[in-house]
Amino acid sequence: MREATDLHASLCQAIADPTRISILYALNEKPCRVNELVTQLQSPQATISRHLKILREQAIVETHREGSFVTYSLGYQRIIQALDIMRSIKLDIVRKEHDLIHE
Amino acid sequence: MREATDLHASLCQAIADPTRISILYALNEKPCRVNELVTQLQSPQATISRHLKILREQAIVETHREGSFVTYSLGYQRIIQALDIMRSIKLDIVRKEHDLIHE
DNA sequence: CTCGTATATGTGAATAAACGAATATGCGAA
DNA sequence: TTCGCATATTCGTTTATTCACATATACGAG
Repeated sequence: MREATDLHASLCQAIADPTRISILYALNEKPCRVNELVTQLQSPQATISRHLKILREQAIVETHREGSFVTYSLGYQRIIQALDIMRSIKLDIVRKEHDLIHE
Repeated sequence: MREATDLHASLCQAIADPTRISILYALNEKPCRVNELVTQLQSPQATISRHLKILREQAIVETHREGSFVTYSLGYQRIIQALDIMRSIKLDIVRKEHDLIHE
């Protein structure tokens, strides 16, 4: 099952970046144009576009063109569930470390 | 929230590798010694140890020493839930691509 | 202590990811 | 067509990641 696991990992890899995580959470609030993401995340437009491309290639996000605007939206809402689980785990870990230090 | 997102991403990064995904699923079946993982995943011992170190640093796995043996186990079972969600998403994506080609 | 097994790590090479800056494309308006 | 805005891509560089190989450490047996 090496092959399936590689595919699995490629999806995980695609969400393993702080900018892309922020994009996904923003899109979870509502579909956004590239511009909105740029101002919301305060990153250069080229950076946002590059990260969007990676998400597009993994088919995690969908695009919809209207004139010169491109609106991005989540292709699979449950990617947010996965991210939320990870975030809660990380929170537990950080809390545990904190408790150990202040015990 | 840049900082929190970075932590979030570091956890995602830790599971974004095929070998580490295989290790996590193996540990989900039962706690394993390094040796068992080596034979089960058919990777060099140094490789396995390296990946275990990454998982350890992120506190995703726990270790228990008995003599010269070290048994690894999952620190947070719900990491598997997150992985399962991603796997199901990837499956959907692959199926959709397949359907498009053979339509 | 010495030996053998189990596990961990250092090092260097190969590969991949990320970024900034510049440039290119796509599209509507005039 | 030309201009200007929205978005995408290329290039060169820097930084991370991964691996194989060798070596190091930790521990129990004897």
